[in-house]
Amino acid sequence: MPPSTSAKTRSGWKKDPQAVKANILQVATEEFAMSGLSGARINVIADKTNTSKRMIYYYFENKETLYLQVLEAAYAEMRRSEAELRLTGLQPCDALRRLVEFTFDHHREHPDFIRLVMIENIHHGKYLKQSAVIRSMNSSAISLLEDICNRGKADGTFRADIEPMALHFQISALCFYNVANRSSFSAIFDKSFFSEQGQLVLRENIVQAVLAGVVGTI
Amino acid sequence: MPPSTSAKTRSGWKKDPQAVKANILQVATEEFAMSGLSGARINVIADKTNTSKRMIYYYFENKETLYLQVLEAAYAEMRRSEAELRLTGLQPCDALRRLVEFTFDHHREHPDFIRLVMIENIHHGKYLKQSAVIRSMNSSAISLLEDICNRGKADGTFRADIEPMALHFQISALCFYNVANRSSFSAIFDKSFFSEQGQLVLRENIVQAVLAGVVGTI
DNA sequence: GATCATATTAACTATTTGGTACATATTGTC
DNA sequence: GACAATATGTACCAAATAGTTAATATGATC
Repeated sequence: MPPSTSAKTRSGWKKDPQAVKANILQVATEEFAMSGLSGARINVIADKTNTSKRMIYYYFENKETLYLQVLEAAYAEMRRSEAELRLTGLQPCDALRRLVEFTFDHHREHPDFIRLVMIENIHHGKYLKQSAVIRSMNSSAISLLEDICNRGKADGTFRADIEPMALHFQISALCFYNVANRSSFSAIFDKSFFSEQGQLVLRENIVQAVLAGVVGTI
Repeated sequence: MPPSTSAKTRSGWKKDPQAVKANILQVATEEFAMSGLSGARINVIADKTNTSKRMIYYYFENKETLYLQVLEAAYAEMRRSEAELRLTGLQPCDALRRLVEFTFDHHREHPDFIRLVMIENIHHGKYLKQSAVIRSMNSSAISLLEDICNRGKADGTFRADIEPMALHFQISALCFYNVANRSSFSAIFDKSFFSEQGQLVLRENIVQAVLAGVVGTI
């Protein structure tokens, strides 16, 4: 009989493997988000963990596997947040507003996730495509939007030709860009968007832009 | 008297230094856009040029300097395109539509530029900030938008509270995201946006979204 | 054609970096 | 306590990589 691998607490162990793995993943997330796949250094990651380089290779086959698992963990975490949204009780416009505000805030609060997505795009989505885990997490944002759109069209507040996917594109683009392109935008154009006050205004601007698009009578 | 460094044709030279430099820059642009600063390999760049690695270091001090000059050349090229836009003869709405369409098309046609900007943002704009050349090129897109907004407000077609910079943010975000996040978006959500037909529809959607925002009566 | 600055080649190096070999410790199970 | 499986620390290596050294070719200028 193989040793029980049940998730029962392995109390008594000098170090909990789960914790060691989690610690490595967390440090690696920061490093990969900071420097990219080729820019991140395994030695640097090792130094910042509570363990050694040896353990990174013990739990994660190699640098690419570690990166992939970092990516998967980041997507999983994001999905967890999304799942907490409860919009069904709200009127379509209010629900849409709340979804936009949530997306805006969430992206802002998770720059590491945004950076990992940027890095993945630099790699043409090579690892994203590779990951069955991530592909299986078809973002729930879409189903939320589908529900909002259906209700909005049904009660006449939304135009009949609104497509949930196009709406998602617009919301995602505006909220993503706010985090992803902050450095270049503030270097070339205007830093004022990114002050606390500026972000509040920008957030409301984005909400208004999205709402104006769905209720428009054109 | 120092030797004439005038730009007169140096015909007769075995190889035109200008051409060698330009060749290196072009190859380096592709490589850096493809793999990022740390991902790009000087040896690979050298192999793809008509010259040798030694010449890269002869004309460009080191990898970072080469990257910086690639970045500067890319921005210069983009500005050149922008400068060709002639919008003053158009009505505000038409001018805005054309600016959005131009931005959408330009970004689509210059994925290498988009990727360099992404990479720069991964580096927190370190090299952008460093470059006096780029900082001095305050994108003309802003002055174009200022003019359009002024005229739109004057003739009453635009809302009075429209800010050119916020408008630029919106346009840039939507058009940038279309190129930058193509891989991740199509991997997770929908590939149909990126077919030829899908891009036409998306472009018009973006135009409509922007226009709806400026004429809105909210 | 002597001289000098520019342009170019090929081979070399110091260092970094991902990855590993080997020895050892810890713990559950019998 | 013996044994096996899991977990960990130390020292090491081969390959890759940015950058260099030293020698040489080329053309402009006088």
